[in-house]
Formats: sequence, C-alpha cells, structure tokens
Amino acid sequence: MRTRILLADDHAILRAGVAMLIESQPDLVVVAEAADGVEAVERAKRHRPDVVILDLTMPTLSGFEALRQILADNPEARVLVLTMHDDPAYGRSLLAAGALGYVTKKAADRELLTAIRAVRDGRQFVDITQAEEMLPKPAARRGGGRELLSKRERQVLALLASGFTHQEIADRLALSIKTVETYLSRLTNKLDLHRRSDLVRYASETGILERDGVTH
Amino acid sequence: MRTRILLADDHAILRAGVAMLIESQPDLVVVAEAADGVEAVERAKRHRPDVVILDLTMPTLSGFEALRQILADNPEARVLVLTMHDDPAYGRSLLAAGALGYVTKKAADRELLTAIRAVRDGRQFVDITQAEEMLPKPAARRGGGRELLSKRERQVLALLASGFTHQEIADRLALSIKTVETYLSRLTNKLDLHRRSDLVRYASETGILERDGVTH
DNA sequence: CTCCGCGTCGGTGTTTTTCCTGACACCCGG
DNA sequence: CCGGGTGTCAGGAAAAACACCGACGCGGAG
Repeated sequence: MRTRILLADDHAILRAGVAMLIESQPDLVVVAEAADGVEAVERAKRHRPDVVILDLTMPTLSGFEALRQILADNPEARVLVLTMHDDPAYGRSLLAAGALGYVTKKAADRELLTAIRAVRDGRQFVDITQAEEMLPKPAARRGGGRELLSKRERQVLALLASGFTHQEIADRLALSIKTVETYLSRLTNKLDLHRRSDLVRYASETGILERDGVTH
Repeated sequence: MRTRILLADDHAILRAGVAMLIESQPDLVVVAEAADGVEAVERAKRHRPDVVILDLTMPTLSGFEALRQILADNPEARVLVLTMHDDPAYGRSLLAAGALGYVTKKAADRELLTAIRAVRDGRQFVDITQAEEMLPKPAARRGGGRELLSKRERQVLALLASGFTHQEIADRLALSIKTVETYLSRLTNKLDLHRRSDLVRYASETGILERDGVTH
C-alpha cells in the first residue's frame, strides 16, 4: 500500500518533475495534483491523501490559506509545505499553523523524499539547511512572535512594501488615509523598524507579501 | 547522439524533477547542473552543452547576467530561459538579450520538452500561454527593449524598490540626492511608470532586484 | 564635428509622508 | 467593570518625495 500524495503547486513543470521523482519511489504515489489553492483544498477533501505537498505561492488562494482550509476540513491531514522562501521565521509560523513539514525548493531531492516519509509517519520535518537559523531573528521575536501584528497592520504593511502610497493603500482598503497612517505608526512601533527599507525587508522575509499581499 | 543539456536553477528539487523529465526522453540528456549563476557560466564553458536551461533568479549571479556571460563566452550557445515570471515584456527583453526561448514554470511539462527541441534546432520558442500578450505593453517597449535603463538608473530603481529613501540611496551610491532624483525622473519618464508601486512591480518582474539590488 | 545619452549636480515649488497627540467605539479577558 | 488591543478617524508641523526647470563634461554614433 503506497503512500498517497496530493501535489499542489502552480508551476506545472515543477509538478511534473516532483511527480516523476515521487513515482520513482516504490512506496510513494501521486494520486492528485492541484494548480492553485482552491483546487488543492477541493482535492484534499476528495482524495483524502496521506500527505499533501503544498506550495505557498499559488493563485486564487495562497498556500497559507489553503493550509488552513485543508486542516479545517480534516485536522488529520498531513501537510508538507514546499516553498522557495527560506526564511526561518516563516517556517516556524507554518508549523504553528499546522503544517507538519517545511522544505525549501533549494533542498536536495533526497531531502524531499525523506520529508515526505517523515510527515507520512506523523513526524515533523524541517529542512536542515535552515534549521540552524531557527533561533536568531531578534527584531521579529520580541513579544512572543506570532500574531504580533494585527490583520489590518499586516495588510497595510504588505501594500506599503509593494510600493503603494498611503493614499493608494487607503483607497484599496477603503479607509481614510489617516487610518492607514495609524496602522503604520502602530506597526513601526511594534516592530521597532523605522526605516522603510527595513519594513520592506521584514515584509518579504516574513512572507507577509504572500499572505496578505495584493492580488496582482 | 542525444542533445546535451545544462540545467541551471537554484532549486535543487526543481532540477531533480526536470532532470528526470528530460532523462525520460530518448533524445535528451542532462550533462551538467548548476545551482547558481557563477556555476552556470563556468559549466557552460566547460561542457559546451547543446542547450542551456537557465533560471533567472539565482544567487551570486542572476540568470540575466549569466545569460550575458554565457553568450560572451560562446555566441553559439542556445539558451532556454525557464522562470516563474510571466511578464511578457520580460520575455521580450530576454530574447533581445540573446536567449532563444522563454518558458514559465507554469507551462506544462510537454511544453518544456517542445521548447528544448525547438531551441536545440536553433528555433525561437516562447511559451504560448503568454504569446498572445507579447504585443501590448506600450510604455515599456519604446526604445527597442533591452538596455532601456542605464546602469545607474537600474541601481537606483533596485534600491528604491527595496524601500530605501532618496537620501539613503544617495548615501549608498555616494551621490548627491539631487543626482538620485535625476535618475529617478529619467527612469520614470522612460518607463512611463509614475506610481511607485508600478516601479516596484517592474523591478521585481524584471529581475532588477537580483541584478542590481542590495547585498543583504 | 555634432548630437545624444549618460553621469553629475543645483534650484524651486507642490504634494506626500512621517510623526505626534488626541479621540471614540468596539470587544474580549481578567 | 475595567483595561488593553483593535479599528476607525483628525489636526498640525517637520521632513521627504516628486516634478519641473536648468547646467556641464564626457564619450560614442552618425
């Protein structure tokens, strides 16, 4: 009885490759693929795979949100996140959100296979290439870390980091420019990051751009 | 005699996948892989592959710059760019820079194989999923495409998109703030992009962040 | 040789951002 | 029931960005 896998990634070429890699293993089989978040949620529900391999940057529904919905449908689901972001803080918040594993696309193929088997067996797996970095990150940690920023604050930060002006952010969120500036002020104080470039870096390292960012 | 391919991409997992895909074809073989731009250039020189498959976002040397160096070493090189950016203007400037083909990672696996064979035979290949969009985009085209922006303009744009203020950019480049603003003004006119968010998007889609960006 | 793009800087004026200090109504937890 | 975090908005002053203008030297293409 092979381990049944759902493969969700918007890059068809990567899917094809990873699928071949998986199929080359006697104990693994791909039972379904998904090209976006909505498909991933739907197919996870339908196929009930043993392991879901989930990319984070996908159309229609981010991998982050897909992860939440998949777990809401089936708390037993075993999700292995496969992404190109190599920020350790990001990995941590994924595990907190319920993912069992986290592997970057820079990892070797054997590592992916190892991770799949670990997750299948209910064990956690975090890409070693970054495990060592799972500790530092001073600025972002103060306060316990996770829901440091409120939803609105994250939205505003994401838009700011995308280069929108205060007025454009206000328009997008249907707010007064003054409200936007309040969020900005609150979040710069929370993070103690007062240079815009630091905010941009924080946003991109933290994955906020993907989670709360603009729908291009 | 199989077509000899060099596979350059910083995502080992994608490399492994694509390699399996290629190896499954009787007429194709992967003779070398590279995980960053420098490796790609070096291995292209050493192995003289029939086709180079090149990712654009790579460490040490962007795919864009790697493309230039590979072509400088060997003008006969046949390069197929494989990237996740799906901006048509981007594709065009790649072709202008000497790439023979352009395929996004969203393309189907068969499309990649078709593209490889097309490029091997010296034919151009552009991912059809965006071929239709290869016409519009009026603003960014004026001038023929490639070296639209000067070096300084690209540097300033990269820093701006990273969130630096004019003054910070001036300091980093050891220039007067007025000079920085001159570049900014010239490039907004060239690109006809007057909103900062559009500049940020342009910079990220165009890979300028990787080419001329900050050394974090 | 001349033109044009580039790199470099200055001035001036308007618009935006930034930072501050409020304000008020929620809602949730202690 | 009270405090704190949140969502929402305002006013004002200082700083920065933005958009024009002009200038000069230099180097390559025509």
